[in-house]
Amino acid sequence: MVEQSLVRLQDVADHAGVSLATASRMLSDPNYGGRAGLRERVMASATELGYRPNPYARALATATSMNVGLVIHDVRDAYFATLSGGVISVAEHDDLLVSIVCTYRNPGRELEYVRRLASQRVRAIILAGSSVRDGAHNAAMDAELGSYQRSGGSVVSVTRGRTVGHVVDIDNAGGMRKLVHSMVELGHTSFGVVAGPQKLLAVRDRLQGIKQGLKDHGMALGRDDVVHVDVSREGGMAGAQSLMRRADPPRCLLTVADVVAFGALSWLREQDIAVPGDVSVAGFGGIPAGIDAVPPLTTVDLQLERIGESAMELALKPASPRHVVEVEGSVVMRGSTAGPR
Amino acid sequence: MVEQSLVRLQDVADHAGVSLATASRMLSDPNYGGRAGLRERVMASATELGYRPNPYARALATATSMNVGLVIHDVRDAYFATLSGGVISVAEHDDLLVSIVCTYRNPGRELEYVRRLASQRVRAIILAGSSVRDGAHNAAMDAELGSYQRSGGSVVSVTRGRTVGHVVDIDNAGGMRKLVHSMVELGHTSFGVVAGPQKLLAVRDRLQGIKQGLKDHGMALGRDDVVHVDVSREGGMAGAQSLMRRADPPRCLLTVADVVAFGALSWLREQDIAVPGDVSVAGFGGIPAGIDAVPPLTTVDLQLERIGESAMELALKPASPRHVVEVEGSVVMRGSTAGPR
DNA sequence: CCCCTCACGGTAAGCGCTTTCAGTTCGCCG
DNA sequence: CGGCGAACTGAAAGCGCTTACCGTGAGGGG
Repeated sequence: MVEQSLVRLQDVADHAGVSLATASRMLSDPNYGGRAGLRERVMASATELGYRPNPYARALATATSMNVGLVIHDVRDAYFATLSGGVISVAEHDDLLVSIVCTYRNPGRELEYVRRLASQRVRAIILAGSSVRDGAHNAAMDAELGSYQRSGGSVVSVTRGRTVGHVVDIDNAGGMRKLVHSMVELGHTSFGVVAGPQKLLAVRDRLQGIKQGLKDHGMALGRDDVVHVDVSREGGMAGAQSLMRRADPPRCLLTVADVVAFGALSWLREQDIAVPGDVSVAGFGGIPAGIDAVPPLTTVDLQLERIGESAMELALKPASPRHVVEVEGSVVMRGSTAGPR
Repeated sequence: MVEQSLVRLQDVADHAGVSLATASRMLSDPNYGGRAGLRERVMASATELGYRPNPYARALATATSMNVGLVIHDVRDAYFATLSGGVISVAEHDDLLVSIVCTYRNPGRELEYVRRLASQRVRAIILAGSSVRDGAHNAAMDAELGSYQRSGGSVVSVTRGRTVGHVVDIDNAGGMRKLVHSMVELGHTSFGVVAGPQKLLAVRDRLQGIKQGLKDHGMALGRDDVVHVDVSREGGMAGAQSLMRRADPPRCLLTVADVVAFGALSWLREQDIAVPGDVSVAGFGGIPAGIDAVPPLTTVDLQLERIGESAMELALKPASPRHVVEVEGSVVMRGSTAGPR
């Protein structure tokens, strides 16, 4: 990028007849006094010349930037898009720019991106993708985040189990547990679970919540009642198929994410299996599109956008003390679930 | 951000026993020769010390940054999320970071953001939200973009009518025209159009395409056959309602965007109006979720992700000559449309 | 065998801004 | 009316990196 004769602060200073130092102070320190009218004069010059401070020079001089990095699995996924919306909306309020990177659930890539964002000296890094159960990877990640934080960066994770930075802790287990209670209340006794990759912590927690919920009612999942698929529409289709093709298919399908539920609904529709007539289906997350599914999707609403906002708010706080924001999901009963029979 | 004793290039140079300049060259200019083994030694030192170049210093020195700005209406909207996915995927390939800002269709905000991105000295600005028909605003925007480009920035607009920068020109009119042809082929003769804000150029073009398509078959839209609503689910509901509540409701509803079609479908479902039995509904854009609608949404597929990729690719090209990538939509017939009766 | 050429590597000058430090200028008290 | 501070302003030193611009040593041609 050929930086072509842009107005520099020096030009403003010259134009206003003050020194570079004074111009700088007038422009960026509102508490600075200054001779009567001087501030106005400098401001006027700046406006007249169309001065725009060079953020890189400023970042270099102050060792502070106005960028924050947001690491998600995939923008195209409504779950993350919605969350990102929240992050962006509070960031913009503070004139911060949000750089989004997508890992597509590849831990190596995630680490690589955190490194890159750290080298970029962004002011904060928000990890919104759930972490994985991989000791080595987590250790590396924590080390990276730790050194980033020590160098002044702010870290926020929307996942539990991180040893560094603030945390937005989604009660995945609790949400699922409540959902199961609701399903049991409807009269369900046979469940099938379309879960995601076992390595994902969030998946594990949600699964755990389901088990706990069932246990609360003296029930339990059989060995074949859980299938692990990709967290995607395709995964949902495959999962539904494998569960429903059994000799004794479940009457209630619990999925680990709304998008997976969409896939399940799609497959069921294809097969002319009635929802919720033949089988109930529930999702998790509460993406806006759930209401448009047919039938509308019962889910655990996490208030994704609010989560994004919280994360960004935490990112603005000093690293110490560490904050943990607990987020509970609330069961939203819609048309995709009903009592069996 | 307290920049705390991070390793600087100078440290690497010292450690490797070379000068700052040499270290810099070895690290960032692969074509530079260098005594045998010297490069390796510098690299090794860098690795050992955990050196990370400071991007702000680099940006300051080279007047180039590794950030690009993406201006969209709303990340939460699948249309833009999908497009963003494309932009991000090619950007990452070049180690570029994408900062996303949302205008929520507010032109003033759009201008404000472009200004901000320009001041941030991002390497490129991609305007993905359609532009508006507002002379003053467009003049201001073009001026801003022009000066940004003159100062070395790259500009790409995913909309026609911009006088500066590269363009990804979506053939909105043509796409709609083809869609109308398909509908006519199905036997439709009475249409209702749920359009967006008249000020949006894309809306206008799509509307134009509809008119042209009808004209091709000797038909035309009546005064009341078009309603203008927000480009949103709610807008779609309101639009469908106002069109279908007429004495002689249309048998085919054309909407200006998929999300609007979703709203329409939702309202129709609520009213127990059968789709496509009583009325056909079509969208525009081709967001992935269309396939999950019930019935699946007939639409004009724009290949949103590909558009994002193209935009980012153009952003990498020199400003001159100006490139224009033409994008045609293709009609995808799905369950939401059928012949009348 | 010497000089010229050239590839290397070092020195130093910025990139545009912030901020310390020191020099001024007033205002005000004694 | 002189002197002491407070309040400003300006000069200058970086922030970390790139990149002319040179001096230097080695290699090759005359």
